[in-house]
Amino acid sequence: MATNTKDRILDSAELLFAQQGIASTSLRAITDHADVNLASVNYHFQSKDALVQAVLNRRLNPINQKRMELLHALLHRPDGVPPTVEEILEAFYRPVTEEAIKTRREGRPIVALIGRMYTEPGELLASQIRAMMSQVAAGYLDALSIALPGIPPPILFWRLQFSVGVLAHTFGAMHLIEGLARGRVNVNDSEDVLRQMIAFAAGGLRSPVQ
Amino acid sequence: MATNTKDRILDSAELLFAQQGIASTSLRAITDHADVNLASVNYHFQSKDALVQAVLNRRLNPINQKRMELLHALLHRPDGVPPTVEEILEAFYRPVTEEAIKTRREGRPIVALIGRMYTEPGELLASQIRAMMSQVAAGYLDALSIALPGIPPPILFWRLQFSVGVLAHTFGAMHLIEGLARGRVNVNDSEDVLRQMIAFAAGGLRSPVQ
DNA sequence: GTCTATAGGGTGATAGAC
DNA sequence: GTCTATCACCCTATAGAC
Repeated sequence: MATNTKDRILDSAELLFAQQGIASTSLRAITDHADVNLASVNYHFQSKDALVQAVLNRRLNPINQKRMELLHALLHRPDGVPPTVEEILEAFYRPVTEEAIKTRREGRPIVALIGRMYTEPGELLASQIRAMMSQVAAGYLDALSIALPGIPPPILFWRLQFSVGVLAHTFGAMHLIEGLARGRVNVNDSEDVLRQMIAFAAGGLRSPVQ
Repeated sequence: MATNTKDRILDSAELLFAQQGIASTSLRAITDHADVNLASVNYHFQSKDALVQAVLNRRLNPINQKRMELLHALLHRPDGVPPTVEEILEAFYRPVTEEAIKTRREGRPIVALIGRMYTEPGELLASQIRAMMSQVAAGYLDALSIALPGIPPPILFWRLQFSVGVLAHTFGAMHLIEGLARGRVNVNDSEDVLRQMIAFAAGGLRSPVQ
């Protein structure tokens, strides 16, 4: 556990948001779990909304930065070879998947929060997600249009959104998928999950346009 | 608007759950919107949890029944021709998509609730979804294993979940997708959305297994 | 920076009259 | 079946002492 109050609040908020959802997690539950005073949340952050924003930024900004770095590296290789669809998808999926492994190892299953954020209601949240994702989405759309010159842009736009859906649902509904699997697959084998997601989305992106 | 109290409560609850989420919709907001008395919610239903369950059952049971009918018709055609992957996907996607069109025409954009339910937190909700979906998932998994004999069962299981993710994200994050699209696609053209989802998921399901 | 105390309001659920 | 009134509790946010 972190030693300073601000980080303790962020850690506890993140965990409880992931377990119970944002709306049904009270500031009291957060400060109790973090073992800090209730008023400290309003001192370090100004409101619950601002706390939500800080929790998401802390986790997603590094992920999105990593995504952009990986994409840039793919597009500017010394040998000039253009990236494959699979390589682009891996650059998009891997940073989240690695965060999932790392946080689960630390006993902090926060992936559900990342998977759920696209669909959590609330206009403030939606505009924040839009702001964080629009640049990333534009970059990946450009890269995919190079790797898949035969797919018309509007169709490629849809298929990128569907690829995001594959990721969001896999992490957001992991507990449900685990229940339906009845041991047929190991949802904790993150490298396998990553491989399955990439193969599926690559097939979807390449699907013939009728 | 319905004339009897019970249906008025269900209608209002469904709409507000879709707009604001389940946790942040109070019984008072529901009864105010439905223009009925607060106590009537505890008379007709016993608790907020039971109301949530009733709202989801009313909308999802017909959808899942239709899915099973369509699947059964595909598997028992007079000519005995086995269904294609696209036909199986259409049987799964179309009942939800048609409900989306119908309810939007009635000014009741409740698709977001259907798209979101897989990832809304809460053990009670999760067990209900699992109960409703396990039979449907099993039926579609069987059908897909006939249409795609070359795909090993565990991989097919993952790919069915990814296909659910495509649907759930498209409807659950439609407002976000619309914002990112900036006019490049028309999210209200439901037949086009359906066609795009089917083409993507079919490509994903057929993707080569390495 | 951190605490206590509290303002001011919302919450689900129920008892009991009609 | 429908109402009013109310219980017992939870909520976010802040004022003001230390």
